[in-house]
Amino acid sequence: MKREPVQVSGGDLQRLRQLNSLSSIRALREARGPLTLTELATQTGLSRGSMVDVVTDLQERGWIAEVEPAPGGMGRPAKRYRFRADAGHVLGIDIGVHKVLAMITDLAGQTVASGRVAVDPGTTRDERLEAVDRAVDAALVAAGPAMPDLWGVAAGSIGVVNREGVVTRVNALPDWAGVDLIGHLGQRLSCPITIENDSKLAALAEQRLGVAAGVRDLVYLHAGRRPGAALILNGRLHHGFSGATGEVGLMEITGWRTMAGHLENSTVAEGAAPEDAAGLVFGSARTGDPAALAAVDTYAHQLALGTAAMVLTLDPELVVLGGGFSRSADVLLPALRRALEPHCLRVPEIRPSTLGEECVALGAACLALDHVDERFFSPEGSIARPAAPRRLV
Amino acid sequence: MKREPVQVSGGDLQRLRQLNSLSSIRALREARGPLTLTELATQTGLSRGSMVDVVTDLQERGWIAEVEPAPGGMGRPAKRYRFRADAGHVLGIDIGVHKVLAMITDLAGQTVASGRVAVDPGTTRDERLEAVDRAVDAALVAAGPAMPDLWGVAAGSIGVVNREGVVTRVNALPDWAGVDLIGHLGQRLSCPITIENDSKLAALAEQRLGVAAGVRDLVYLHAGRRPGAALILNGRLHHGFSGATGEVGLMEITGWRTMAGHLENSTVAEGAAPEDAAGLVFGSARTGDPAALAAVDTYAHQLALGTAAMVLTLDPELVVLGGGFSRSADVLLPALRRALEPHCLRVPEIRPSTLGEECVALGAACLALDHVDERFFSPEGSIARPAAPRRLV
DNA sequence: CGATTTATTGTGGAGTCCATAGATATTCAC
DNA sequence: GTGAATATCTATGGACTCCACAATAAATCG
Repeated sequence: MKREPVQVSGGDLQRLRQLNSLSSIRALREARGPLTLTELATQTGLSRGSMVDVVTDLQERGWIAEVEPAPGGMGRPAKRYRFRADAGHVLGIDIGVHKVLAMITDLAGQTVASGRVAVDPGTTRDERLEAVDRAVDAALVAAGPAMPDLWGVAAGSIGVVNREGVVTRVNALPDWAGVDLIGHLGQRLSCPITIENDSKLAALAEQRLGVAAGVRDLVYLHAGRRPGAALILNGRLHHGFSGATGEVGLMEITGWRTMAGHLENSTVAEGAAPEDAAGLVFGSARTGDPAALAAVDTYAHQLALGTAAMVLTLDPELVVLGGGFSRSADVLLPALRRALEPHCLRVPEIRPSTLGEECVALGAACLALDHVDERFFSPEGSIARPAAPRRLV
Repeated sequence: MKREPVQVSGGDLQRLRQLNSLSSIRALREARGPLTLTELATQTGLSRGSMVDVVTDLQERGWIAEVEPAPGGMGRPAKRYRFRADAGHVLGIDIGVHKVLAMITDLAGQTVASGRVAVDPGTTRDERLEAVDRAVDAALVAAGPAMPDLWGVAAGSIGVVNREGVVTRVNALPDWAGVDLIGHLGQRLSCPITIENDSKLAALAEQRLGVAAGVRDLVYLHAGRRPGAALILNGRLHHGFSGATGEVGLMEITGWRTMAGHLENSTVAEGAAPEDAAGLVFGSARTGDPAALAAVDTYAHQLALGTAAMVLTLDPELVVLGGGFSRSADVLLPALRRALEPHCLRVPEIRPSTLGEECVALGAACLALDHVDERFFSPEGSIARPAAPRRLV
């Protein structure tokens, strides 16, 4: 009988020490503030004495730092330690249609530097790749020469991205399919590189840093001119067999491929450029304009069709409303909820996304951090800090 | 930043020994045949010397047994050890509309005894619960008094089952909703009890013992008069927030609630009882009857609508065609594949289920085994065999 | 029968953790 | 101020587990 591998590490005495060190790192990283030795000992289950060994070792290795003791309280004041989020950094890149955004974050996901280059739908593949390079260089320059090496890189691209990091299908950019992003980034960055679809990364960012923090099962709706979706299942990004998840909009009956027309063809938006139409309609709907409200309602009903299919399939705890139209969540979200009700057994909670236009880059950083974690906490992982130099050519 | 907990165990020296013992148990359990000490040592990464300690300990505790050395080969023949699948047993129960089946399996998922009681849709709730008791008793009697205690129990029921094991929604049996199966079984069985939806358990059985062995992402289609679906995602049964996953058939546009009519109203099945109609139609379709083929095609097209929604959402590696109609997979499966093609980016492989009518009970046993595993391999788990006596009242 | 091959058994050493006891630093009460 | 109370820090010995290496044992091959 095949079974799911329940991870069992085991090993050497040194491996045991390593596991205990990792538990301590984890405890300090997850904690709100600094922890004392006694607190650490109770959390990890180790004895105080062993905790001293572990902590001094971690301090020497640069993983944790001592903080001045807490004032007040009885007895001898205890030394306190904190996780050094600045022990390492990762790079998250959003390669979008209109911009390339490179963000360097520390191990806690805090942004320390970023670089940004504007592009547009007409930018060719090579120009776009060059824009990526410029954005990355700008972020590295902004971070300054004092920053330690990068431990990981992840980039988000539109289109379907397979497990090898190749963009296999893309509509919005004609010459983007088949681009070898790992190869391109690998020429300049000598650390592990991951590529993922941009909506998936936005979903991840919301689950880690945003409105869905800690939710284990959620559907991320990218509400925009071309709606899309991404899934977090059992707390993990669901990549799918070939990377093409959340593509329920490809079914004709959902109408997702053409539904933006309901907004753009509304009388409210007459004469406006297609990219401005939606904003106008949402704005008019906000003031109560009947035609605009009707257009929003039609859009919401269409959006609800595909959403209901996913909700009924997955029974998620939460739906996150993201994408460009989530700026108008005050209008769109109630309409979507009403439209979902007749289809669903239980309409899940719906929350508008909060991270704004940096969400894809942030999600990329989160993914890179996940991979750093996996490397560290895997049975083969070492507690030595990786030497993965960034290479500025 | 919230993160997914990467399991880190750590702990004591005895915990280290326990981890190494568990790795050894795992290695022996997963292996095809018995293993020698040297083989075990290389697989677990331990030294030979330590392996001797671990193995003698496990032998004393009854987890593993020595096998006669392999004949032939150079040098001194090595002792060989095997996992004792009979060290413990679990009970899986299928509480169906037409039958109750209780199966006792060993730790490898091999059936050692079973009991079966026929019921029908008209059976009342209390009668059905009594039938469950009789089936369980029969299985325990069949297993004989020599069998060690049960380590876990799982039962499959139709309807939506929430995390507390309560059936919250059910159509086929009018008085079944709200039944407290854990409470009922707990009166007679003093070991951990889990309740789950029957289709989900069938999916699990196929992924562990059947046609989907080892596949990590799959959609299980229950093709019958009332189609349903269950999901295995990332190697684990996807329960959902309220247990209502795979319910895409509730959307009217899929037509899943009424589609059996295409078969039952076919001229081929004129005059037959509704429960026999499908068999007749599939039989005629097999011989090439045009009316029957048309009816099957219509059914397949409807089935494909909901299936495509799930496939596009999840991008699974595999679709398993189960349920009563999977007996006619030779006719239905090609029709389903053809019907899926226009909807999907990539039509996943489709395989007919192989486990037959025992699949739900087997899946229940698999789920019980999973929970046994979780208990053993969790940081708090002990390598001592659990004393969870069955109580025959 | 001896050489070769492979497995088993035994010993010493190193690393890690725990329990315990005594030293230390701070607050609180008088 | 001084001493009691409280909590932490430091140090030591003992127990457990693993590893490396050497000596012994049991089979096959020529």
